[in-house]
Amino acid sequence: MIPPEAPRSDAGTTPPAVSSCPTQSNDPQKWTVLRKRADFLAAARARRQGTGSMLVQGRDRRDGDLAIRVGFTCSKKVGNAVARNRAKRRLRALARELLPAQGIPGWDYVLIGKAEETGARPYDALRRDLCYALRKLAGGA
RNA sequence: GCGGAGGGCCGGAUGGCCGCGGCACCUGCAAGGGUGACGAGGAAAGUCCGGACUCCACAAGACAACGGUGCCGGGUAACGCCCGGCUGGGGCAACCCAAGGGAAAGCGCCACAGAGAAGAGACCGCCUCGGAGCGAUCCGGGGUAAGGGUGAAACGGUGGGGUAAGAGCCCACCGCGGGACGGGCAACCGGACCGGCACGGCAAGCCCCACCGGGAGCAAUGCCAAAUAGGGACCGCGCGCGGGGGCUGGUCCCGGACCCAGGUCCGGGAUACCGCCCGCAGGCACGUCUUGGCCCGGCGGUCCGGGUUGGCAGCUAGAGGGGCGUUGGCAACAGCGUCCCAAGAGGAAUGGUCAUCCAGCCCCGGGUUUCGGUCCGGGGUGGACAGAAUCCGGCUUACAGGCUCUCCGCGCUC
Repeated sequence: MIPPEAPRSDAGTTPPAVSSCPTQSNDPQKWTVLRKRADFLAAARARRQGTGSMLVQGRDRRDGDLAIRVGFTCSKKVGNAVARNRAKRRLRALARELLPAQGIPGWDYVLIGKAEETGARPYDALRRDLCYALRKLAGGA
């Protein structure tokens, strides 16, 4: 639940992230996982942004709660259970890394995996994709 | 060394950085925080069998129907599984394969080809008699089923005798049928002797026989909370009398708008009835001289409609698994002793990422060579099938590559 603390990204073995994609966050608000079907349906009716490796849906809840919530979905198009689980786990890792800093407080996000790409694309590229999608969603709001 | 048969096992490793899940302990009023060990597979898969466990149904058992199983014996909680054996078939062999009960209970079917396909049959033939013709040969009657031909299958096979030609017509052996007796728990095996041959195949077409099976499933099932909502309609019992009033109620009437329906809403009007107000009567407890206070309408049943989501339990220690020893058994397996191991998620944890290495594969250079390889150096690529979902026992299917044991055949060497 704690975001990666220091700007450690340029030190050690982790390759530097893209410059427009900061991973640290100054105001650590909590983020939780979506579990209710209704939340998923609500997000699906809201704004969306596709990228090469994923589809991102975002919704301003307008309920006064500043928590960021996020859900993950991979349909059978992504592959068998092993492939779907792997895609979800990569999305989850991405969300943990980027959402606290890049997401808008009070919003719900749903990350949807794509066949082939989500499981196979290099992690850096995934990171860029999510940043791009979040920027577009925020810009349109 | 080459080729083959049957098992067993593994199915990437190590280390940074960042995470997740329930559990235990510590800490905190709490929210939370900290520490610790643990946390996917041989198939977790397909959901094909067998159970455990729940709920429903029935309660003696059974019949019928439907479904399943099907050589014999054993193992097991049980099985369609496993082990051992038998029979038939394949292979030089190790070994493999088989829905492998009943075809003299009955029905049905046996395509094509063929003359004939179940008490069948004569196409080409073979033999004989009669007739015609100089003759080759032809025509007609009869006998026959050895040979040819068809077929998955042609009513025994081979040899000999026999005959006009033939034929179990006769004989020997084989096959087939019956079978005293012997062996085996049994499937089955052996078989003296008898029979001159009768009884084709398909039961994975129906069927018969024996045995087994009540149905549905963890989205089972139980509890809690929230919401519809303190919803609507109808029935029964009960509802004391008189008066007043038309008020934000009910009811009724008129007009309008809406609802899946029950019905709802808005405007206007009416006031017999109900609520309301007043008086009297009645009841209750207190109080008690009068008087004052409170209650005065609900209770029971049937039906309709709406809602149909959260949370907790079930939920992981049980016919548990594994190692070693031991006893019984050919074995499957069972008993005993001892030690070790044992995930519990719930939009679903068990990971994300980076580096180094190891198999494997490919390429380049060099050495060697019996031209199949092999050794050294360098580079690239790179990890099969697949994710617990109530839990066990099986089966089936998928699977890169690798390790290992036993056995068989051939070749070589001593």
